Amino acid sequence: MESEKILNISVDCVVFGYDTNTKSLNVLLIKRYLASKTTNEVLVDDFVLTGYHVYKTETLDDTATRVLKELTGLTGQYKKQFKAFGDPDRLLHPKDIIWIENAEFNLRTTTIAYYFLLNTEDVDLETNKNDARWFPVNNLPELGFDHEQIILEAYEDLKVKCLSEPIIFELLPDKFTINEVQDVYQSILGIEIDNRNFRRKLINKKYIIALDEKQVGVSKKPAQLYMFSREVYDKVFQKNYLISI
Amino acid sequence: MESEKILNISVDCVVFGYDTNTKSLNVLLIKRYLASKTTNEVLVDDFVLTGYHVYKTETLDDTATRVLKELTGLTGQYKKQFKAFGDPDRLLHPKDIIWIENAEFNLRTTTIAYYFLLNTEDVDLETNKNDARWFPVNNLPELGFDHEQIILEAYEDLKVKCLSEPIIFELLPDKFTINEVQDVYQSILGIEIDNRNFRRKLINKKYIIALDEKQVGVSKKPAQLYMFSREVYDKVFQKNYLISI
DNA sequence: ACAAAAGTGTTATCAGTACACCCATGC
DNA sequence: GCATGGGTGTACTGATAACACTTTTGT
Repeated sequence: MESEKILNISVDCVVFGYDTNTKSLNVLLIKRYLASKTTNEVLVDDFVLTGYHVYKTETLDDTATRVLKELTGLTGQYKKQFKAFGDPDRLLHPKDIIWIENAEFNLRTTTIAYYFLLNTEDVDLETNKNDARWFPVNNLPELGFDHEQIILEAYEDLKVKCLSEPIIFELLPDKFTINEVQDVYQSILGIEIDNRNFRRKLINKKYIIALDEKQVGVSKKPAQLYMFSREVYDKVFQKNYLISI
Repeated sequence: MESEKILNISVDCVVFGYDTNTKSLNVLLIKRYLASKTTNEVLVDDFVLTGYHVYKTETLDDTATRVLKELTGLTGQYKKQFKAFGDPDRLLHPKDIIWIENAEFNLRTTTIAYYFLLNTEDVDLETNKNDARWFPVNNLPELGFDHEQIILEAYEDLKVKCLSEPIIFELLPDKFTINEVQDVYQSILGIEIDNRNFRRKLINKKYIIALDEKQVGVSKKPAQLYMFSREVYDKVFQKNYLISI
């Protein structure tokens, strides 16, 4: 039995997926297409974030988790509520109004935006019914509603947060190489990092654990694999109160 | 003419005020009191944050600004939307249900929480109609709804943010001494800071500008006054991409 | 003259930065 | 044997941290 929807509150999810091969930070988007039944004119043809109404009996976090699960089948991924968007005109572009005519939600809907972090390989888009596709965050297609703004603000939050919290590992497979970590930082932040300094820094962390394994199936020298230990991190981590203004 | 309210969406404001004299970070709270008309039994007697419904024609930021203005008369203070709270049971404690019976809002209301930063001297509580009072954030009274949680999460956000953004000055008068800045940091973070190191660090910042003024009316050596220049800060500031995980 | 807080310098340590070449592997 | 990316060491520089006494003012 389905709980009742709250018609003016939704959750939208910015699903960030890092592609280890192309070294690209991507966003998962859904196709939005509508043509006139009479003239065949294309009325709406763009992409949107995945989202849904909040049900009356669930928390906002529950909604986000549910939306991600329906889209990707995944649960337990890193998730962060980062901002609410509630401008009165956020859904009032002409094509959005046309689109909403066919949907049962309010023109004045406030959305609570979340972002998720995962690796693109965790998601199987073939079996996906929603026509979802990955787009590089630096090369987004035309987007509906205010979703471009939502994505950009999520990206800003991610850039800041990845400097002070160990969330970078959420974007990689469980076993990764040091250079892969460096690549993720470089992609996200758009900077170049010195490999020797980065290696030293990372390998010295107690929560970056060298495994008894190397890469397999690569046509070059196979790299050492590491894992991130959340447990050790929580134990070792201590706040520093460095004021850097 | 008043715009229509959205009955299930509100904005709640955590108004942080720093008291330079007591060196205490305070929160502005409103008395909530209700006694039974028949038995005189006290039904509700606690404090809550100030908040209000979002009007259909305003943005969430507008609502927050309006709420602060009605409470304090102030505009243009530092404001930050930091989280949405929407648990289905967030207003369902027995005393909250009693309270809501007399108000026209939904039992399933989602609130967008903001915090404001100012100096307690900016606010005149005498002329205030709401029976508002300052409470130290480390010594809060009994609170209604989920407002204790909201305050604590705002405080956490503030603690993190004051380390990397120059928002500390929002809590002080326009002209301040170096030791006052140190006191604010110590109050907020609950730490001790070495005065000599702190002075040197702050005075070396180009956007901390020494004025041709000293304190007046103090019964001790009057201290040099400084101001913070947002303009210089914006010009001088450059992102650093220091990864500190 | 006394109380109270303002203001001041030096040294040691640590972390970050810059920089170029050899090595191991798969093909 | 060669192409590819993996992996390594050192010296410099700048920021932070630890630490105690003198100065200025008002009363």
